[in-house]
Amino acid sequence: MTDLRRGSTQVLVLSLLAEEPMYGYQIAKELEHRSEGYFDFKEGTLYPLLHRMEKEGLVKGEWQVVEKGPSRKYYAITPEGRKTLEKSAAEWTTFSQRLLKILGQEAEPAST
Amino acid sequence: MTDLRRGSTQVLVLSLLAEEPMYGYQIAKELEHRSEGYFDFKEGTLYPLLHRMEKEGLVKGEWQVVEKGPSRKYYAITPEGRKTLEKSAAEWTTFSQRLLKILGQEAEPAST
DNA sequence: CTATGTATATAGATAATCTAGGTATACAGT
DNA sequence: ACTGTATACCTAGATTATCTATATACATAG
Repeated sequence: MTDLRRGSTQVLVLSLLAEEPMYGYQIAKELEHRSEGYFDFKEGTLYPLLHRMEKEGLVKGEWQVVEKGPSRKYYAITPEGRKTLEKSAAEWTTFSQRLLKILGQEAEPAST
Repeated sequence: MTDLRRGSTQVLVLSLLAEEPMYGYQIAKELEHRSEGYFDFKEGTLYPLLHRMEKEGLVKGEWQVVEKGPSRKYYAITPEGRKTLEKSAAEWTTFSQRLLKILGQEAEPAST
């Protein structure tokens, strides 16, 4: 399953952050919930990704102290992040369509 | 674009070989043609993949001498390859649907 | 004799992800 | 007091599909 998802992590994270700022743990839980358990982000994937995205200017992190429990680092999407999201979402859509076409999932009525 | 396609190469190759045996160069050209240039397999990807798939028993290669030009190694899909193809195609379909759902490509009518 | 197309092959680099570990707080159960 | 579970962050090292670049070899066109 790993290579299936390869490269999709970033666009998924960006799509969530486009709605509202979230912290890492929340992102993982939210994606798991929305996909009914299908997407299951590992910490070793998610946190380095968030750091990389921040370094690239796609998101901006900000620590927030919580009364009870560990502090959270909230990430907000930047204008550049939105641009990247739009572009990536379009690319993934094209890719999916191309792939499914080749795989014959187009559901053309069977000939003969 | 590299990580977009990651892992999809095998299922694409298998889907072609499910139709008829083909040789490496032919597979590359055929996929490029069917996708109108979208899929563009590199040699460094395709040949090692074919060797790996043969080692795993998904395909079986056979050299054929051609009157004019270099010999060709034709690959035929095995029963096990067909099983893998079915499973992989289903996985990719699920993945695509899940991804597009999260990305909001579902085209639900805007609320409000 | 050089370039292009056909056809296969491999060595080395790249990079996203996973595994497996770590730190720390809060709370429930024993 | 101790243990486990949930929350919340972090990173080092290994894995592996893919790409770049290079090599060999035959056929044909210029």
